[in-house]
Amino acid sequence: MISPVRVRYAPSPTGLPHVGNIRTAFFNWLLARHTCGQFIVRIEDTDVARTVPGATEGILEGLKWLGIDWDEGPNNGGDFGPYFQSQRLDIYQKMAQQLISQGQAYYCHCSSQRLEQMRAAQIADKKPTGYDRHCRDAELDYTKGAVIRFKMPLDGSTSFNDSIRGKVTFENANLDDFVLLKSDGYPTYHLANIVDDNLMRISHVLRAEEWLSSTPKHILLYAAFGYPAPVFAHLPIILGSDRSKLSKRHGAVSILDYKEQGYLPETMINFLALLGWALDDKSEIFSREELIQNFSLERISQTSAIFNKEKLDWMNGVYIRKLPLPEFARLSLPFLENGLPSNVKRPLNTNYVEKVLPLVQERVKTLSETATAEISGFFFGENIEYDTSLLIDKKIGYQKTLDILQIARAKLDELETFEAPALELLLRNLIEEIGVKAGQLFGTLRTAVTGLTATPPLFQTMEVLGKNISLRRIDEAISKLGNYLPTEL
RNA sequence: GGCGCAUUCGUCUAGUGGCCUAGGACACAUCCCUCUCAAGGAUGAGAUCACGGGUUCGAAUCCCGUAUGCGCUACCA
Repeated sequence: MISPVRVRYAPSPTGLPHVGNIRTAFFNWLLARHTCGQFIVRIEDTDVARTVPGATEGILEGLKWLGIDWDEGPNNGGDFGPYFQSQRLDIYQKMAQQLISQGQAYYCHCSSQRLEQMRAAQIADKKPTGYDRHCRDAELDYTKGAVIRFKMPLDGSTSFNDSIRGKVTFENANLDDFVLLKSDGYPTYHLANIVDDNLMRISHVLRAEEWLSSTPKHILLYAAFGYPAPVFAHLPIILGSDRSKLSKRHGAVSILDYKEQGYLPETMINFLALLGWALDDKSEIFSREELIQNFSLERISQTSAIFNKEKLDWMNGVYIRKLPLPEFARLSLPFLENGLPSNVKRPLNTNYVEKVLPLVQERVKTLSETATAEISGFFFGENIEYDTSLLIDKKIGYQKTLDILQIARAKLDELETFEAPALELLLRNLIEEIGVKAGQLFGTLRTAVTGLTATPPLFQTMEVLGKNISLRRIDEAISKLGNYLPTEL
């Protein structure tokens, strides 16, 4: 076991809680829990224009849903909330000033038009883009609209040892004098991130691979401030099915979408953990505790992973089947309330729901599926609709189907205890008597009673439906058959 | 264009010089179970380990090159 780490999740509130982003949060959290360290959430709301209202709430909701809790933060009325960089602007401004007085940063008066022209010219000349250091040695004072830029070393190289990728080196000459403090007084990511990681004594920075290229800037900033640099680990990116970065056009991308679609949090953390991390050559299903116990930086992979929805569905099925019935019922109820057709009587009878659910539990991959017509519609709807021809077994034909349905109906009517074992005994005896195969009678009864050809086992289904509804539906089937004018007889 | 990272079945991956004629999982196929479906069980198909050179008695594993993919290249994060 390694010594306790202090890690953070630092999202910017610019949109939905993206699964890739949440995976980063989860890896940080796992490392903290594995080492008995601390996990901090810091909202990096330094881009005023891109901040979207409600985004922070969505991110926090996603974390809570997955059981990712944080260990500290400013007091927020009893509860501690995450840190917000927008509330710490004075700190960043002071630190940027410090760099200026140290001669490691400078005011830049270049207008955005000039920068655009410069960039356009560089692209036209097929030269590397980057700030041309126009203001670097001018020793300009602050004026309205100025930014503060970092004075990059002009030569030499910067290396660091990434925990996942090993030694990575960049030539300083390829790095430009990036902005530290924007003209609106807000810091850029680079400044705020380094200042806060140091102030919050972050020991390990686990972030997405897209940050790898800017890490030398951060290393140099740490050095300029005289801060010790943390350990860096750049996580592989999660891709969509076409190998591009996972985005909305690949389907659900927000962790909350998965919640709404009826995926379990246990599934999501297990699945996300396996996107870029593996314990060995056989383990697939991990509980939260097992993940905490076994997680390690060494076993994170270097290659980006494609988000495989089929495997997610399979895994969610595994977790749904593991659920104790009361728990499955509690979780399914809201999906049934929302998903069943509007003509189904509300509120649902929980007693009845608990009888239906055991029959659907091993057949669904998501909780929302429990409310679909194919899975449970016939248990809840008053009327079922189906094509009359589905009742007729091809082998025995129209007339005989009608006959056996009528015989079965009469026998079932006599049955006192309408329960699965009794139903099975009665119907199995019946097929002996009339000399048809099990599948023939049961198949016809199945469509009569459910309107479907694929359902949970017939006897249990009839027991749950009850004698009244079962017989009424068989009667309806008989009359449908009576009115049926087969095209070929 | 420049810089960086990566490259094992369709997908997620195991593999850190000999246990690899490359293992597991999802998906797929066949069979078993069986009243249908699902679940479960069994079996199978599927990867010349991106390609080309080295190093070595021996390489998926080490080195070099090429190709391809991805990322960064903003007063975004």
